[in-house]
Amino acid sequence: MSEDDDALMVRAAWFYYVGGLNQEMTAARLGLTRARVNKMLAEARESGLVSISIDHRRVGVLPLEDRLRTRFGLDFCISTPAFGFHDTSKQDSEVRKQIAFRAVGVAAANHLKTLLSENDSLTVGTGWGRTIEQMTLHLAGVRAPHARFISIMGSLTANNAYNPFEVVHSLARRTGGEGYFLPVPFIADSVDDKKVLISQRSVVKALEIARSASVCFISAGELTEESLLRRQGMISGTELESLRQAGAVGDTNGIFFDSEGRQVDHELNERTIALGFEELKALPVLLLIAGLEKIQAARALLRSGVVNGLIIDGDAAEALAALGE
Amino acid sequence: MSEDDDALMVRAAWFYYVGGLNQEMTAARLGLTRARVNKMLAEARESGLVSISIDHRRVGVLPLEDRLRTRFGLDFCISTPAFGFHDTSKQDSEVRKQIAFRAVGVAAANHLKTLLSENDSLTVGTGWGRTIEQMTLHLAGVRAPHARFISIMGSLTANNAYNPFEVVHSLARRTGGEGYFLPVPFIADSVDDKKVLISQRSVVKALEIARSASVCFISAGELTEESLLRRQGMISGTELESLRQAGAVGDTNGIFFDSEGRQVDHELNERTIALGFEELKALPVLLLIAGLEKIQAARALLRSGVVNGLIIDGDAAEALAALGE
DNA sequence: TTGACAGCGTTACATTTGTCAACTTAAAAT
DNA sequence: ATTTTAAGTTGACAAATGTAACGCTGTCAA
Repeated sequence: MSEDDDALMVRAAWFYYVGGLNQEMTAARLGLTRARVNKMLAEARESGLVSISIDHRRVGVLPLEDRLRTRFGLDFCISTPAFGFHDTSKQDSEVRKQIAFRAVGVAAANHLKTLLSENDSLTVGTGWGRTIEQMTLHLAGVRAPHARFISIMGSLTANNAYNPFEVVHSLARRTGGEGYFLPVPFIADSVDDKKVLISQRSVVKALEIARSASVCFISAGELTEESLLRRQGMISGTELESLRQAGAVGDTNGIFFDSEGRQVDHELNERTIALGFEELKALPVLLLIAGLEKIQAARALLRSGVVNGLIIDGDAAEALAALGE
Repeated sequence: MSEDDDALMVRAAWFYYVGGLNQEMTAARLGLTRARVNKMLAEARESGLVSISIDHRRVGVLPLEDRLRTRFGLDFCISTPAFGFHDTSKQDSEVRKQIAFRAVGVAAANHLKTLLSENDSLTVGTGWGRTIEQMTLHLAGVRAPHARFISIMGSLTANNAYNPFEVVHSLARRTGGEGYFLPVPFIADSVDDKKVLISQRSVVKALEIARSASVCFISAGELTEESLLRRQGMISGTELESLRQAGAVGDTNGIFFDSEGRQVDHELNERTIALGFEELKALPVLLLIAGLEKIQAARALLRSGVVNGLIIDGDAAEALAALGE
């Protein structure tokens, strides 16, 4: 059924997007109702089956990008156009974030596409999160059979689309490459448990691959009740508070750092299963930042010296530039 | 102006397609009217600045494709979904053709994209026409700095978008590769003139590149008053008639052939400046067919032995399969 | 100078699309 | 066998989109 359904979606997408038929015509040709076609098309876009791409080569480097690049000593900085959301009320905030995720996801996907087509074989490390998820959705039309995608951290318990497992799986499927991930929880229950977990043979092997990544895509989390980490129940309210006490301002892959980008001294950092800062420093790391909530964490992380490239949404870029040194 | 305009178009496209703002919002953000944004977006799609792509990998090989492939001894055959235009009245015929051109163009662009990303450097020969034009429009998001694009035929006098010059130029621009073309008319005024033209050094050099192409994309023309060749005034009504007398049923790149796919014995074939059948036979040749009008010519050309791969629209594929052996 | 002309804004209107609630069917679960 | 669920259909409606008519303004060439 699912396969059948997929084929139908492809046909509908062809009729509508390539053929330029309207939804009514499309429905008639496929023997469906317009409402169904409408939903299928929406799903097709959402799932990344059809993807729109913009020939962005035509716009030069924005001055803002260059400013951020030099200020943080990066190899490159890519900013999406600013959407200019100042006016917005509280209720739109989810929508705004969603837009930022998508925009940065598209930009990141484009960048990854370039990397994949320029290098025959590539080992790509990835983090997790909604921005990363969007990146996987908008990566379309690249064949990279020799590419390897490896999660640089453990997995969530809930099986969300932004779970490392899903991320790696989706990337591998879309490119025809191979996907690897760490088959262990993201945050172990105790330091001793972590030792057991990371000593598993398959985990050791996966971590080895991760450490040899040609490039890593990571994102940052803010440290509030609204953060994804908190909402997913990966950390408790008490833990969050104690992290704050320890000076933490954000996390990447479950590693918590202070405003200077140093890993904080906290028990949680001992339980996280992911590549640490020292390991990341040895790799080319690209940081994806979407949303104003993230700029504190972004600045800290950029100061840490682990980041080599930044992909950020226009609004956050402006805010970050405006943040004092 | 044009550059400014382009940048505006890109920004509008970002807001609308990536950001998901509606046209009114987009207009407000850019300080324009909605009507203008609407037109800009339409232009952006038409010019190929934004392009939608469908992850076609999810549909398997259609039985029809396989039938055509084996029947004509091809390496591969790609068919777009059939749009199923039977019912249509005469006035829609231009619309129908346009849809077919686009569909085949998209499929061809996808194929070319794959080729470019799999081979680091590639020399791509191209013909001319509306299908080829569409192929260039839908080729987006590939960087292939080492690719070379070469027209395998002379140019038109009128500077249309489907002129070999434009085709090659567009391909080169979109991929960052290099474009070459034959700076001579497509059909010389006399056999003697042709001799002079093709002896020009730059022409000799370009033909040399063409003969070394890694792959050639060609299309076919039917031999009626409605054919592009005739409409562009490249051949006169009298010439068309005499070609018919000589047994010709179609052309590719201005070379006329009979229903068995043999070059007809006609003065025009002596005046055409393009790679001939013998030269094409030495190269991997992909034939693009869009529209029912072309199936006679397609069958003939497929019989000639010059074609290695076929990309065809679904309706024409059905009709071609139904045509007797 | 002036008149043709292209580009754009404004407004109005037709078409298309997105969405919802109520109803039907078919399969899955109990 | 009956209840739940999931998925689709239908009809209706609001929102978004595509188009066209008209007038203003600046440019360019006669």
